[in-house]
Amino acid sequence: MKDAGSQFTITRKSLHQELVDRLQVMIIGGELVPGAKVPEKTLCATFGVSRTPLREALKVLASDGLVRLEPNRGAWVTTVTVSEVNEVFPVLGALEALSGELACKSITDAEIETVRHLHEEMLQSYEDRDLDRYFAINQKIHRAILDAARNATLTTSCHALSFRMQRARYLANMTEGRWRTAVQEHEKILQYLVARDGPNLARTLLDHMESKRVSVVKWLESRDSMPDSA
Amino acid sequence: MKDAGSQFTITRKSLHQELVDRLQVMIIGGELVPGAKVPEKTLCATFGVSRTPLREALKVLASDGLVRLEPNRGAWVTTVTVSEVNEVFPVLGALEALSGELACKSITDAEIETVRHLHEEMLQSYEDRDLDRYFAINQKIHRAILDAARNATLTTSCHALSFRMQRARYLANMTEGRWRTAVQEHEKILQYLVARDGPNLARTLLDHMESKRVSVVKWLESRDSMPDSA
DNA sequence: AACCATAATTTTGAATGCAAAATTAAGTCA
DNA sequence: TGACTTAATTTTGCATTCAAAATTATGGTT
Repeated sequence: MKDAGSQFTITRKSLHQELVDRLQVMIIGGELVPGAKVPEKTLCATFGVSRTPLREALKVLASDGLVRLEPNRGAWVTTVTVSEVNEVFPVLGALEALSGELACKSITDAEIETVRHLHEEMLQSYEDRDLDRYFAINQKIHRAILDAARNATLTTSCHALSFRMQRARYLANMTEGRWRTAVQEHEKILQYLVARDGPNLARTLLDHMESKRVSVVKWLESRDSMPDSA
Repeated sequence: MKDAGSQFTITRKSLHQELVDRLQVMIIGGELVPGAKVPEKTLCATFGVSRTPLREALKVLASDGLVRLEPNRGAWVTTVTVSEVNEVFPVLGALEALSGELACKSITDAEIETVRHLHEEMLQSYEDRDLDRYFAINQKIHRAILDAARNATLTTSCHALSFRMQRARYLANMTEGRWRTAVQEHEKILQYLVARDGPNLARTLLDHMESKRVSVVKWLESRDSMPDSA
């Protein structure tokens, strides 16, 4: 993760940081499959770099929990397990709740307008049943609230944990009912944000995360008991 | 260059992880002074390792915010600034509050006994005005509550942020009044833990962190306006 | 002496090299 | 055939090397 306060310094990104970013995208995007080995040599070839910076990047990713390093055996993309979901979501919930609380204290009218606009877009993609777009906008909304919290540490922590939960594409799977509930929750989120009602926004974000946890766990468990399908 | 100071040479698991741990200790312990450059070559010599694993460790420490990497210029131990304290403590507060909440759900009687014992020890070191011991035990108490929360992700996140706040030894500075207040807060913490009163424990831990933030900020600001003293 | 340009030295970033560990392949014998 | 060795190959962990950047030292000019 990038350090706080670096938005001012003009930093030509170092190779290893560039690789951290690219690998993160590959892992989240499913290009590197959870559970699969991270082939050092192949990646070096595709990126056109030597092993040194690539290995530096892997160490950082490991410390963020995106890959697991086994001594003398290499790196593996970590899988999303039920117990991990049960661990991470509550933490993420607490952090998002805080972000809501803080955002209400600092958010500008213009920023609220931006969120409102994103919200409208999100509703549209819900109408269109465009899941990919829905998720992308959803992310932007949470990101906008985080930004409004004016706390780079909080942003960094949230992102690290979010990344871990986004590894598997199939986490995106949603039932119609769950989707509708999520949209309703987002309606409340916008409402409380507009009202700058910190405590209620915090509680709603917490509940939102909890229902997401339940839904993801349910999905994972149904997946586990039915292991064979593309 | 192999096996330079035998007692410093490292033979355990992956070298870079060992180096991360040792460097963390050195930074927290004040052996590596905040603001100072991290001299790659010197450290390689003291640890008896080559630059490769050391540099891997620095990348990880940078991603945890303990050092700052400037491209082509090397690594510096990050300094604790007022704005960073104002960022990190609220996040830490939210996480500790969560840890209290969760701990109340899972903690065993035996674990509570351990905390009670630590609490007694802490009171004793307060009586003795033994600040170092007080801080060490204080840490153990928070650690014990974290452990009782049964959430490794939470533990990791808390530790990373705690480390950042422990960089500077002088953060330990406490007025008599602040110290007494802290002890009183800890009295309540134990009380609520024994009662397994999650919400109140959470609130108390949050308040505890907030008053710590205020005290640290006060200290840093008095330090800033009076820059010259050992 | 203060200023600035330029050369020497040090330090960093990253590729390469090499020994040890792990994985795979091949061969042996029941 | 299949289990068990053992040799060949690949992969990993770390040290070393080398070019580029940054820092420090040197020398000339005013």
